[in-house]
Amino acid sequence: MAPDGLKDSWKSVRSIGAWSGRHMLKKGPWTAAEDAILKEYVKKHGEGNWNAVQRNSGLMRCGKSCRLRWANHLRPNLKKGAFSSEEERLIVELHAMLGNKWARMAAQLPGRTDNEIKNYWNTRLKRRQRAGLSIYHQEQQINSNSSTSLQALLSSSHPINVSYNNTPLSLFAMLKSSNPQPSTSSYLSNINNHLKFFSDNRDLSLNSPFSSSLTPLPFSSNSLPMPSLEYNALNFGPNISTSIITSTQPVEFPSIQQSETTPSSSDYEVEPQFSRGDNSDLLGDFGLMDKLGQKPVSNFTTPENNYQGTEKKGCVEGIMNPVDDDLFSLLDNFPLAVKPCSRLVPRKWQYIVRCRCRCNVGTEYRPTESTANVDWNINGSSCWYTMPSIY
DNA sequence: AACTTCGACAACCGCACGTCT
DNA sequence: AAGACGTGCGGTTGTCGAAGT
Repeated sequence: MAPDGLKDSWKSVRSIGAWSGRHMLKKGPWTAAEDAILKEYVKKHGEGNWNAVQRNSGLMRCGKSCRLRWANHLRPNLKKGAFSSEEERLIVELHAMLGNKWARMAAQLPGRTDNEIKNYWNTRLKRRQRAGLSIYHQEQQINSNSSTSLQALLSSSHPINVSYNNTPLSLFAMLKSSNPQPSTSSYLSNINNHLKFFSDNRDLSLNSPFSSSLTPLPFSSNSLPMPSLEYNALNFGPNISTSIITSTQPVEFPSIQQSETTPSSSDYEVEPQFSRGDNSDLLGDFGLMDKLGQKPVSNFTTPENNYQGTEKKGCVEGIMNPVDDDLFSLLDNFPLAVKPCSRLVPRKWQYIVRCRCRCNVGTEYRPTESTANVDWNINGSSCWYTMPSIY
């Protein structure tokens, strides 16, 4: 135990900061005077070229330290203070989709820095792990006000930026719940006209995302994050539950643009590990998406007819109707999650999606009681987990 | 009162990547 | 082509006050 005098002297050393490096660059907490110098420097010379700060301003800080200080504390329009509940909710959802991509998450939270979000998440993670709570589930049910935001969406005459809390599927659910007409073309047209996803600066609306021949993914092409199913179940809320399944191993996607040929059964190795229930109520069942994400591959038969206890290659075809096609188109904009007990190895195609959706809004697709028990056990089940990103 | 734990925040470090020379 | 340099990102550690024991 150090005597008080010694402790105080160490404290004063800390307050001054440590020094390191050949040129005795200062480390540790920034002082107000240093901040003022850095602000003045950026005012004069603009951002960037951080290593020049020390040369030109006499500030004894390395470029990295200057950049960090500016980005996290000094730059204008920074939001300070605790995260709002809306921001917290968004962080949870973004993390479910992106993983530890703090900078990309920060891009969706104006005025917030990656460091802030990272700190928040790590603290939250620790707290919840200690409490034995799920990482992603929130205390309150989300999307409870979907209809309201949808109305705002549709009544707007200009494109609206929507964040990841409006996934294609949740939007679909919103659209259906507010306008339960059988035809989905109007929904899609509405989405195209009013919706603008923003991620990686991709404006999907420009490319008519749900009808173009190549649907852009809302992620950079070289890194496709995989969200957890926990997220899916949570985000889609009570109206639509879905599972999206792909390989248990990271899969190399040859190219999003590749393969316009018709697939054959040899293009896939599929080992179904689930039993198919009564699908009479299913808005969409499950199947393989084609390479372009336009439609499910339908030249396979049902597992009842096809598998017969063998590992016969093939794919399940569900009930396909116009809604399914639209739904799958929507799903094409949604990244994949993983069910480890299934083995699906796409060879040629962009990705494989199995999907089961149950829509209990409107009149046309109301589920029947007999199908209420059909459940793939996706709601927070421990058999689901998040896979690392695909590169 | 002393100590520990916790949480929020700040800062550092190593690495990767792109650009420039 | 290769190395230097600048920058950004994510992991990790440090700091400090509040709360708990």
